[in-house]
Amino acid sequence: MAALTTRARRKVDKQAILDAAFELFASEGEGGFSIRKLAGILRVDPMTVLHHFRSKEELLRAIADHALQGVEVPVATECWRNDLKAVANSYRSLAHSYPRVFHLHFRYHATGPADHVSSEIVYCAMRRAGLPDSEAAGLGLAFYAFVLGFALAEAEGLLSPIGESDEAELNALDPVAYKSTRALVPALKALDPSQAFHASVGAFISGVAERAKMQAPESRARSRGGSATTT
Amino acid sequence: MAALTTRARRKVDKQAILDAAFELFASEGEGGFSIRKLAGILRVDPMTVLHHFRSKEELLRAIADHALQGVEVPVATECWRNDLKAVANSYRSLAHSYPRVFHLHFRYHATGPADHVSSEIVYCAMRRAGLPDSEAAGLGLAFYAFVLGFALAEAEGLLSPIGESDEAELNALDPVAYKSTRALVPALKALDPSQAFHASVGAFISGVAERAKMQAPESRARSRGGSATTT
DNA sequence: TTGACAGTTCTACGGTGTAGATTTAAGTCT
DNA sequence: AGACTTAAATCTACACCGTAGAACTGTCAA
Repeated sequence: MAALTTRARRKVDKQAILDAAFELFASEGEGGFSIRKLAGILRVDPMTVLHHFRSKEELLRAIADHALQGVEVPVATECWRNDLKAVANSYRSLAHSYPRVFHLHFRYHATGPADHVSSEIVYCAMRRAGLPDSEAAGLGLAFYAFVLGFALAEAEGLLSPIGESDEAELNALDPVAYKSTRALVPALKALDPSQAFHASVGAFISGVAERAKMQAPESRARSRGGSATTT
Repeated sequence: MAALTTRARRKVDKQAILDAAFELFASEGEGGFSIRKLAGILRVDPMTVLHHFRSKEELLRAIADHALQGVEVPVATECWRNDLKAVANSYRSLAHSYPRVFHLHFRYHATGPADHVSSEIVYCAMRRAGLPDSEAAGLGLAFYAFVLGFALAEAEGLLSPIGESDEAELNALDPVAYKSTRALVPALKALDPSQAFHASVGAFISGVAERAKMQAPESRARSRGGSATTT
């Protein structure tokens, strides 16, 4: 008689859960994501999910990692500038693909196999640019932070062209105190995030090159042990 | 008769709620923050909080704005490079003050009075650098995104020097495929985020200057609209 | 058949945000 | 003073959440 109350048992493997979880999270965002909802989609008891992932947090980490799988890993070329641009583009396109997932990479320090490949390219580029090791590490990470930050800002809608109401607000500002802001209103309306991205990545890169040049005016690679001449 | 069950009524004004909410959020982080907990601290019914703030989201927005109040607004000087550095430093120090609150500025597009001041400085600097208006807007926002991204990464602990276990992990990588990564392990152990920040902000700025120079090789101010000689 | 066992489900608990009705306290006006 | 108004604080209730622990079910080995 128990048969009446027991539902048909469904089997799911970890991967199927993760796939469904990722899809739900990517489409509904964090607010619309819950274990119970996910279980409902999979037609499974909520506790089944927690049998495969010890906690919700672990599941979210897996979602973040899953997104990283999708990043097309760039390959090193002979031009370190292009290598940096390639890494930058690959992370930005990741953010474009899954804008609602992207912020998880900040919360959990999402790192995966692809990440090591990318950071190797970045570090290698910094050294090829001529930076001493002591700076290559910091500037490499800063480059990362820049790219991720830009991508996140874009994903969260902070870099969209301003709309009618924003325009009105800016035009209500004091014309002399906010002279430049008001002068740029047309440019802000026509803002092209891609253009801004490429321009700023380019600026960062050329700034790195310049810094490397100043670091070692004539001899370009004398010590490589890690010792830095001028810090 | 009813007096037995009714507790002493406590009055709270909006500001007191916000202050307590901010303190709780700043110290416990988002996970440890709830309306009910906040109400418990204030010795008040949870619904009282919601009488002053229509929803939890509105309260979180207020918390984000409250943090922005604390940013010391930089003032424009005669050197646009230093102005940019000042803005960068002020946001980074904000992230340092309230690392657990900082990410809210991305989720809600936190903007306040201080924000307009800062962005005016940034936009003005970009124009003084010699960029055309069409680029000043994008690069200004990109500069913002860079600074905020770096600050967020730092606040979330992504830029801390690596520890023992990370070191072991990196040293387990293939020595030829990950040559640069492994070479930088010592530098990553001794990483100084502040130094990385200043170096990368400097790089960005000099990249912007260079870009502006290439943009207008000889004539520096021909368009009339905003007249951006050197202001 | 029996047993073991991994995977699924059930039940229950303490937590969450908040809608709606209710009570209270402080004014304000006769 | 008493009556009326009204904003603020509270009570009650609901639907949802993550998850601990016990119970169940199907599968394979002995």
